[in-house]
Parts: sequence; structure tokens; C-alpha cells
Amino acid sequence: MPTSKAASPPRPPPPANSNFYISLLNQCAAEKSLAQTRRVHLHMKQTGFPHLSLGNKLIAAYLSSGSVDDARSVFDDMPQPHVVSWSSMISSYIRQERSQEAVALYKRMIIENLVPDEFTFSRIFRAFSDLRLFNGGRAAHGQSVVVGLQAENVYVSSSLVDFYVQFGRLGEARIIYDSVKAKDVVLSTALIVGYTKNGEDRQAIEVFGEMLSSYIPANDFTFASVLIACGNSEDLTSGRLIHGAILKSGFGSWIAPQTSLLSMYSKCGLIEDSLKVFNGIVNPNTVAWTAIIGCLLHSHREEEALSMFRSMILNSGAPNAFTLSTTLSVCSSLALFEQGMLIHAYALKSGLDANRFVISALVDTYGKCGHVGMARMVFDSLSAPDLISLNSLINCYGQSGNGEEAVRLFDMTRRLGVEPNDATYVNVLAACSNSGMLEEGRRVFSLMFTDHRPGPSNDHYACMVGLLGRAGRLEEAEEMLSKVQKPDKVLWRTLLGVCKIHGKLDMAKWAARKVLELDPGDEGTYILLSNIYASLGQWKEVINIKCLIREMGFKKDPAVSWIYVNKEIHTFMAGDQSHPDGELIYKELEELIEKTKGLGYVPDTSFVLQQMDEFETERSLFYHSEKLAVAFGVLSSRGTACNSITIFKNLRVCGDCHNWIKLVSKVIGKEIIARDAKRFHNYRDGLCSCGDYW
DNA sequence: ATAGGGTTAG
Repeated sequence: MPTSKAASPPRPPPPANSNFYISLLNQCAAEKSLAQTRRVHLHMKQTGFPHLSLGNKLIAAYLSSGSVDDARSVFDDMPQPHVVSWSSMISSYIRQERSQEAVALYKRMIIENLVPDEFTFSRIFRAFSDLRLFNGGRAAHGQSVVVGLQAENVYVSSSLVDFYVQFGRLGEARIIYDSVKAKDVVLSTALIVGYTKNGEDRQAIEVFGEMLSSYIPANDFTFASVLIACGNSEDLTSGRLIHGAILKSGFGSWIAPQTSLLSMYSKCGLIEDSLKVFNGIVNPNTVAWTAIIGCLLHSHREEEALSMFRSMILNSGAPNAFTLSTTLSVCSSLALFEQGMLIHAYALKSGLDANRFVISALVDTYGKCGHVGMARMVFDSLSAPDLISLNSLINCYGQSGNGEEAVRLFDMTRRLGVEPNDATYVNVLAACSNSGMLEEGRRVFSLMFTDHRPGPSNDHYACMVGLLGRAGRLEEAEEMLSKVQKPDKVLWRTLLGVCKIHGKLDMAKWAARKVLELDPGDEGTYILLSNIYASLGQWKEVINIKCLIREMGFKKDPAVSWIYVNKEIHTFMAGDQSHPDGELIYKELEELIEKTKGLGYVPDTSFVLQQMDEFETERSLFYHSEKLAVAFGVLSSRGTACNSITIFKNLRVCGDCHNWIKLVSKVIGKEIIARDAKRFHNYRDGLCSCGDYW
């Protein structure tokens, strides 16, 4: 117990003109003018007025004009600031996100045996949760109980509920909630939010019901929160009922419930209803714009998502970090490199390029566009890499065939003290698989048993089956699979896939049967099987399966390649004649084939999976969709500054085309990036980043 | 005192 304050001399009697300063300071506080407050303060000092006798007034004036630091220096000079001053200092620190200072002041209060009031308690918990100080907050909880404020004051209990929610302690939050006799909207809303944030959507909807039956009217915050629970649990029935309640209680044109409504509809798969709600918003704010862009993205309407982003800018909406990361996700999903760069430029201009969500979205986007170097550059701008950006970059190296770097990053993750999650392991194991790094893969996988809480999941086993199988160790792959208690479709399909690579017909048939047991309608399995027969030259079986496929009414996905030129998408199928520049493209293709033959290109007809005569076989190879796309890319980039061509294919790239594109990259002296269904191939100067292993 | 929108993997 400090004695200095208690021993300080008695305050001087208030001077005659203190009313003058009181009214001045009241005015300063009302007008929120820092300059005025400082002038008055100075005047007090110059006239020799004992200004600290009005310290509490001065603090109030400084705080309302926004200067916590001025207030603090008065506060520190005062022998005994009023509890209200303590409390408002603490509040101001919290409002300015200076939680550390808030907590320090609070602790001093306790040490000096001061009794915090309900205003202090109602804010201090937020500071503790900001700083992730669970024990500190729990101690403050105890103090609020001692003072008798916890169950009596809804302000205090609401913020306590929020505090426990931030630490995922729903049990404690519920106890607080139950302890309050006179519950109100805010308390109930805080608990609803808690349940939704922790994946307990049913509970959230239940609390909402309890609220209604105890005649506590919901407000805009409540509606906004409970709708999240409806969306997450795809509970359209409750969602629609709540939509009605919102309209009835007059919140129909309030922005937060509207935003939640449109998200709820899209989570329930009703994107048209989302758009309807959005169109009803008179002045969409940044949150609403971001929400609708996200809805379109998740409904796989990427083009519309992008045009929504454009209309946002046209309507002078102000994108923030949330908006940019969402829109980058759209670019990533379509692998739109130019668009991604535009958003990167926007981020740089607006200073949002330091936001970690934006950074990890950029890493992902550049990675998904095959530009590993750009992804790395953005990643390196992070002072402290986080799990998400590390995962993105690992995936990016893995997909481009640089398994060593992926593993190096994985080891770096652990050195940095960042705990790898399931996705990290999937990414790094897939990277090993992509690069044929058997021993590294085994090492990482074994770490999962010691360092990773739940151990490997089916996805991780699938990675290992792929890794072992592609390295030709089919028996080991099978053994690995046998260790899984409940193998799923993905696992069997992976085994089937590696059987195809090595032409293991018997095992393939077995794996295919297993896939079809789990999902009789899996068309990919039929196609894989037919391809295995074709590669073994068993044409009769091929025909059988193809008939079966037709009978079952599957429409087999034909091979398609595409390329973006001048923001337009150009698609090609094998032997496609439909492109307006068709003649030029075929001419270009013939020339490229001639030039590559000069470098030793020999068409490899073993990749033709249909029976035809020799001439036809060779010609059919020449008109593969990826060759057409490359030819078009070469044609349209000629004479431009662009030094890389990116093409896409919905299936895996064919082996003959792979050889050919390597040589084309040498002929034209540019990088060719090809993304197939599984990964990237970066061709440069006659070589491919995959090292011919894929 | 309570609220709506965001990043990886599958």
C-alpha cells in the first residue's frame, strides 16, 4: 500500500475563479478541441491557478479532444485522481487500441486499493482479451465479483461473456450469462456471437429462441449475429423466419442485418436471393460490398465477383484489406495473373500491402498463376511469416515441382515456432510426391506421429500412397493404405492413379472396385480404367468401358486448354477449328513443330489412347488442345514485351506435349507456364521445372 | 457492453 499519496498535503482551497475555468473546460470538452484545451491549461498555469485542483476536468477535456497523452501527464501529476478519471483514462487507451497501457493502469488501481467502477470493468476485459491475457482477465473477473458488480450489472457481465468467448471458453460464458437475472439484448447477443464464433450454431439459434420467449426484443446486432449461425448450419428455415422478423421489427433497411442476410442466403446456396438483398441496399458500405464479392466467389461465379469489385470502385466504395483478400481469392481461383497484379498495385498505393491477409492472398494468387518468384517476393516482405502465408508458399513450390524448397520452408516453419497444421502437412507431402522425394516425404510423414496432435488423416495417407506409388513402390503403397482404418474414396482413387502410371492392371481393377463401392457414380474411375486398358493396348476392354460410360449417361469431360490474351479467355479442344484465327494458329503450330523437330522432337505416339492408323495417330497428337493453346500464345505474344506465356488445361498434360513444349520454350526463348489439373510446369530453355517427374 | 465481410489445405 503506497503511502506517498495518502501523505500528500491537503488540497488548497478552491480559488474564487474556479467556476470560470470549470465552465471553460466544459466547453472545451463539448467542442472536442485540443488546441482550445491546451490554451486554457496554459492560461491556468500562467495565472498561477492551482490547475491540478481541476485535474479531473482537465483530463476529461483532453480525453474528449482525443489526446490521451496530454490527459496522462495531468493524471500523473495529480495526487489523487478521481475514479472517473481512472476509468476514462482506461477507456480511452482501449479505444485507441493501447491495451497494454490500459491494463497497466488497471493493475495500479488494484494495487492502490481503489475500487474500479462498472465503467472500468465493462471495458477492461476487452483489453485483456486483446492482449491474450487470460489469467489477467480472469483475475479481473474475480475482482468484479468481489465488488459485487458481476451478476448485478449487465454491462459488466456482457463484456465478461465477450471475454470468455474470445478464448473459446463457452462454458464460462454460459455460466456468466445464466448468473444474470435481468438479461438484456446485449448480454444475449454476446452469447449468440460466442456460439457462432466457436462453431456452435445450434446453440446460438437456441439462445436467440430463449431471448424471444423472455420477450427481449432483438436489435440489429442480434439479427446480424444469429443469421451467421443460420448460414453456417445451412438452416434456411430459421434464416427465412428471421428474415421475416427483421422486416417486421423495422430493421429491414439496416446495413448489418442486410449484410448478414445476403451471406446467409449464399451459404444456403441461394445466390440469387443474396443478390436480391444486396440490390436492396441503398448505400452499400465496404463490408456489404466485400460480402457480396465473397458470396459470388463461393458460388463459383468468379467473373461476376470481379465485375462486382469493379462496380464497387466505380461507386466510390473503399476497398479495405478484407475486400482485397477476397478479390485476390477470385483471381487465384481463375489464375488471373494480370488482375492479381492490379490488385497488388492497389494494395501498394493504399498501404494495404502490409496486411497479412492481403499478403497471404497475394502469395496464393501468384502461386496459383505459376509465378513462384513473385509469390516469394511478396512473402519476403513479411517480417514475421504466419502459418497461412507459409502454407501458401509451400503449396506454391510444391505445385511447381520445387520440392526441396517446400521442405526447406516446412523445416523453417517449425524453427520459427509456428505450429504446422493439417494443411501444412498435406502441402509438403504433396510437394515431395510431385518431386519424387521419397525419403524426405517419409521423414515428414513420421513427424506427424510425434509432433502433430491428431496424427495423419486420410488426406495425409493419400499423399503417401501417391508418393510411394509414383516412385514405383506399389506394394509399399498398398501396405500404407492397409494401415488406414476407414479408407475413403480419395485414397482408393490415388492408388488407382498410381496404378495407371505403372500399368498395374490387377491392382487397378481392385482399387477401382473399391472406389465404386463407395461411390458408384464416380465417372473419373471409369475413365482412368479405360485409359489403363488403352495404354496396354487392350482395345476391346476400352470399348467395353466406353459403352458402359455412355450407358450410365456420363458425359466425359473432354480435354480443354485455355489461355488469357488481352483479358479474354480463348479455349481450345483437340483438333478445334472454331477459333476465328484458326488458320493462323494452325500455320504457327506447323512451323513450331518443324522447328522443334529440328531440335530433336519425335512424336511419341504411345500417348494416343485410341486405336487408329499410324498417320492419323501422329496427326492427332499434333492437334492436342495444349499444343493449339501454346501456338496461339506464341502467336499473340510475338513482338510484345511479355516474356512468359501461360496456358491452362483441365486434365493432366500429355507426355508428348510435355516434351514438345519444352522444346518450344527453347525455340521462342520465353518461359511457358502450363497449369494442368494437378500442378504447374514451368518450361524454360528446353527444361521443365517438374524435372520430367509428374 | 453486443454486430455484419477476409487468407492456406482438402
